[in-house]
Amino acid sequence: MSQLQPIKGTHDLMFEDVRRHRYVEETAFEIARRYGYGEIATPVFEFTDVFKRTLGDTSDIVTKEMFTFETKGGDNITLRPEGTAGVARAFISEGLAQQTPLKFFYRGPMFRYERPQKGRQRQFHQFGAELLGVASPQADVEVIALADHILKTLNLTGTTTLELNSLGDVESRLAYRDVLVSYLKGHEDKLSPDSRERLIRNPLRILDSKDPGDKAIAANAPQFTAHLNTASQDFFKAVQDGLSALGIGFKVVPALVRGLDYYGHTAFEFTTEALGAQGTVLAGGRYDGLIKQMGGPQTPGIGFAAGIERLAMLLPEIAAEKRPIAVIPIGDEESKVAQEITAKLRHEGFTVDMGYGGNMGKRMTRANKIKAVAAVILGSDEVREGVATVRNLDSGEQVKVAQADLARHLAGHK
RNA sequence: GCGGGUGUAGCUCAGUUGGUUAGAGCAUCUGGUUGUGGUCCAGAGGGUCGCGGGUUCGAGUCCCGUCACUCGCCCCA
Repeated sequence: MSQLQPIKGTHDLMFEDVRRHRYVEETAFEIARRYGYGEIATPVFEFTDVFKRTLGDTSDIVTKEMFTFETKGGDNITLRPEGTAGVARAFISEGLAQQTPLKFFYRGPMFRYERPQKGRQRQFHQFGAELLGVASPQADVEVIALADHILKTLNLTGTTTLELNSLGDVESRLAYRDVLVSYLKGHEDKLSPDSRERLIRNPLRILDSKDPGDKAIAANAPQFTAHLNTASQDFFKAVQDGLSALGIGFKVVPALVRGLDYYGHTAFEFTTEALGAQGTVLAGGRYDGLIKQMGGPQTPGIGFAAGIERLAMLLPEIAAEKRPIAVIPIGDEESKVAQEITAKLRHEGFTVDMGYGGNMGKRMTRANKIKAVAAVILGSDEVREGVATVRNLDSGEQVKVAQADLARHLAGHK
């Protein structure tokens, strides 16, 4: 076992892992484009303040999970723990308020200083979408439809469930919070220590506690949906009706809440049973207060983020990589011809690998290892005659083909 | 930050109640003569048993510590 190890919670991705990773990203981006989303790539680090202001001083992410450090110039910066804050900051920095509605798609690494476990790394990857400047519930429906569409395309709708809830507008949320806290205070002695702490910092979180005792108390708690004001109720209903009209199935889960402070109204999550404790695969919601809270003009927004590693783990199977053609020269003089032929075939669109040395047996072994469909063999005889021996590596059949006809002959393997 | 599990060859693992030179499969390399792989056969290389200490005549095996990985709690995607 080597002494050199990657930093805790980080991984070297290669071969199949990277392919699955990319497949998730590309698929998501491809669908997002159809919905009119354009990619935005914000920096992986920001001033620490950007996250503190958006995520709230009391959230766990800010209080204990950020990679924060000081630069040589004395700036306090943080590796982004999530993507929305950066997009919101860019929206303000670039003065984009005049151009709404705006649809952004992003992808890339995120960093959280947590204890790693299944489906949870310190450097992980997300893709996400943000729709800025639309207050109507139509936006919520479209964003959820996009998420659903992506998961459908990834063939994951069978393994995931859409959970939906409304956190209401600010008025409803504050009112409900009071009702909930006074109910929970009545049971404070029976709450878990964690939840007693949450009672002060984030009482809504107690609703989705995993502690059995908490669950029993939460089950009888006053329901959020019953405390929404009329406007919030109408909004929630419009979202539900819109989803139903599109044939998107969902489950209303009153206990579904958010850890981040800027969410209101619609909250949604696609969850799975297949990943152990880290069941959330894609989550999002509406954040109408965020831009203003950061110092920009009042701008409604809604978006989601998805964990690429988690999705990649769920992925059933992806199409095999394209099989290359192996060009195998025998001898120095032949190598020159082989190099030309290789270059030509590549420019014609073929995937071609040429051995780097060794005798013919070695090169054949390599051709086999890289799963080549065919070997193009160039010995002295072939070069003299201006032909190549093409061996089908599955059947073992060999034919001589004029070098000028190679592209046509191999066309099926493009 | 808290709890459980696991660390033996490049990979996946075996290693009996502590007992000589620590094993297997896969992978790698060589050979089975010339310009033919994948199959088959023969052989080879590769391990300070995570690290440090302790118990013992003797430790991969028992004890303590430490580090790493892993699963769960917390939190989240």
